[in-house]
Amino acid sequence: MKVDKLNWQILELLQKNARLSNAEIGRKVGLSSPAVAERIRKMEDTGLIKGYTTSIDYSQSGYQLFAIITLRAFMGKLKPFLDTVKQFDEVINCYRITGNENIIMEVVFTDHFHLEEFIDKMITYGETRTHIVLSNVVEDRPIIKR
Amino acid sequence: MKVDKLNWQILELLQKNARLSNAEIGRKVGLSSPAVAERIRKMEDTGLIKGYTTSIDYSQSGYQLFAIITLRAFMGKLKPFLDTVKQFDEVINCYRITGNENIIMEVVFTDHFHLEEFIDKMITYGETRTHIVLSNVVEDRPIIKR
DNA sequence: AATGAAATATACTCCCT
DNA sequence: AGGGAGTATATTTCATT
Repeated sequence: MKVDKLNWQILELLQKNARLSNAEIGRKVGLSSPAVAERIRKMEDTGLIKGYTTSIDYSQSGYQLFAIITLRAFMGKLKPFLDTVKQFDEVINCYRITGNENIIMEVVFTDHFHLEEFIDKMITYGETRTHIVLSNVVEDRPIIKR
Repeated sequence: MKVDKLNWQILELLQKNARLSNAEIGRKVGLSSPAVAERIRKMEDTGLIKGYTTSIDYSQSGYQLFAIITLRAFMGKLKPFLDTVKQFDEVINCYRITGNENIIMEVVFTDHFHLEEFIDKMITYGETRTHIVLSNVVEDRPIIKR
């Protein structure tokens, strides 16, 4: 599956603003809107485009704390963790990783009581390390052609 | 700035699919499309909605490696790093964090040569730790009301 | 794989409540 | 803050190249 130049242009525009109309995209890349629609549909079908999301300001939505939490699972506890992590609403992203820790998560909290509560829940699964996010230096940078 | 129930419904829909039309959102939450448009406009204006992005399958777009890299900056090297990190196309997200490390980054690479090249560039700024992402257990979970 | 045209659907603006 | 009407624009489908 290779991505041609036009699709890269479309992807770049969509990454910067997913709510652009097909017609507007077409104007910028030099295609008619049905052509844009067709190309986007195909990229959705192959899974190259996974979805369209909206980024929300955590603090304005009542989540004052944003943290990166690593987990080093206890013997036999990784599987149970993986099976239940989807149920924790606070976890925005969760990756399995190589290295000393097995898991890294991006998690939102209303306050430090909420954070404490979450860490307590993690104790059954393994050893955690919590990093409070102070600021977002680079945020959702669009992927470009390489 | 408080978010009422209708706006939470709209936000939830938009987080799941940013390309939903206002009319479609209106049907689901019981509002007319101008009312939806107006509410969305206000949430954009206050910054609660930060933007609309498209998630792309990294491997299909030619980036076979996805890594989480932490940086523990050398004395006096954090500032120079923060000033230049925006120029590295590979860095999708970069956070300043508390703890032993100062920085945590999500980075995409075409292959392990590309990764090596990046780590070499980081050496001037500090000590890095690289975690290859094996899988994405939870991905871009929508924020919900708490 | 893209265009142009026709039909349908949506968005936008304005006024009214 | 939301509804409704009218206009402009967008999307979708299809025939054509």
